[in-house]
Amino acid sequence: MAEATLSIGEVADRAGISVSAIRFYERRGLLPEPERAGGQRRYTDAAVQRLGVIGAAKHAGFSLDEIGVLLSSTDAGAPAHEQLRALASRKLPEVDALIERAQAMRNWLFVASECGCETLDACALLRPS
Amino acid sequence: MAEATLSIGEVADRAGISVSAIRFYERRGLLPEPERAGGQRRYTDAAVQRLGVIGAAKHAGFSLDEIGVLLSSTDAGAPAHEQLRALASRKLPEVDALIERAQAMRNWLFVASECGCETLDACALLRPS
DNA sequence: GTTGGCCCTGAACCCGGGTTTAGGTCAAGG
DNA sequence: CCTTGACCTAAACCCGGGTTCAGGGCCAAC
Repeated sequence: MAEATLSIGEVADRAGISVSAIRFYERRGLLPEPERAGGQRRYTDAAVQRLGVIGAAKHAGFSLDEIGVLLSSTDAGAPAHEQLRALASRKLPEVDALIERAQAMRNWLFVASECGCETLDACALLRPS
Repeated sequence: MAEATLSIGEVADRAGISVSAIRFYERRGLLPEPERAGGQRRYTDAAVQRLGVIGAAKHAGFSLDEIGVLLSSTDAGAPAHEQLRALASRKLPEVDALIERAQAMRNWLFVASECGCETLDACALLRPS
């Protein structure tokens, strides 16, 4: 892989993220401290790559702390899938609950549009189920 | 309806919410200011009722501000369903997107448990899609 | 008559996930 | 030479949704 040395701004552009977020992730330990040239951070493509991984994991609903755990085990050379499986089994019920609630809400929004109730307090739809 | 006058603590217990949250909702305008007896808030069952409504709406994914809009239109005697429909059509796409991402994540979590990859960075599952 | 329990207030604090700001360094270009 | 733009740092700030704290009141029971 090319040793392309990118500035933080270039990395930000490629990863579609803000410069401040990159520095923030670095402080959080999600991103290894890069080399510096004259005080300025110099990245390789691996950093862009990892930002993609972080983005995907975030998108998948992991918190930054959880992502940190995963990545640090990766960095330590530990097999990722062990951590991943542990995290997955912890997260699955949460996600299921989230989906259930979201779908309930979706239904509710549909029905609600049809509900001719005059006041919310009187609306049967909002009765605490 | 019974004029049961409840203390804030009793309301909190019945609504399954904390006392501080009730005062917080009141400051936010979600809960009308109740009468007072010797400086202390006195509620009727309607307050418990409304806290249930708020809880349901929160549960359904509305922010406190959105709930405030709905309730204030209710309080103003305006028909609730107009506001509701407007809010619903604004929220529906959001909810759909949420569900879609959540389901993607759910799949991902399943597959991830099976993925034998050694490092996260190398895990094909985490390639930014 | 003081102890205990619940209530009151405003203000400060917490978390997550960043962004913004103030003040400083450096290289390139007109 | 001096301005412009990208970078650096630490620290402050933002939002949402509350919780906690400090300091005080009021009433009933012992």
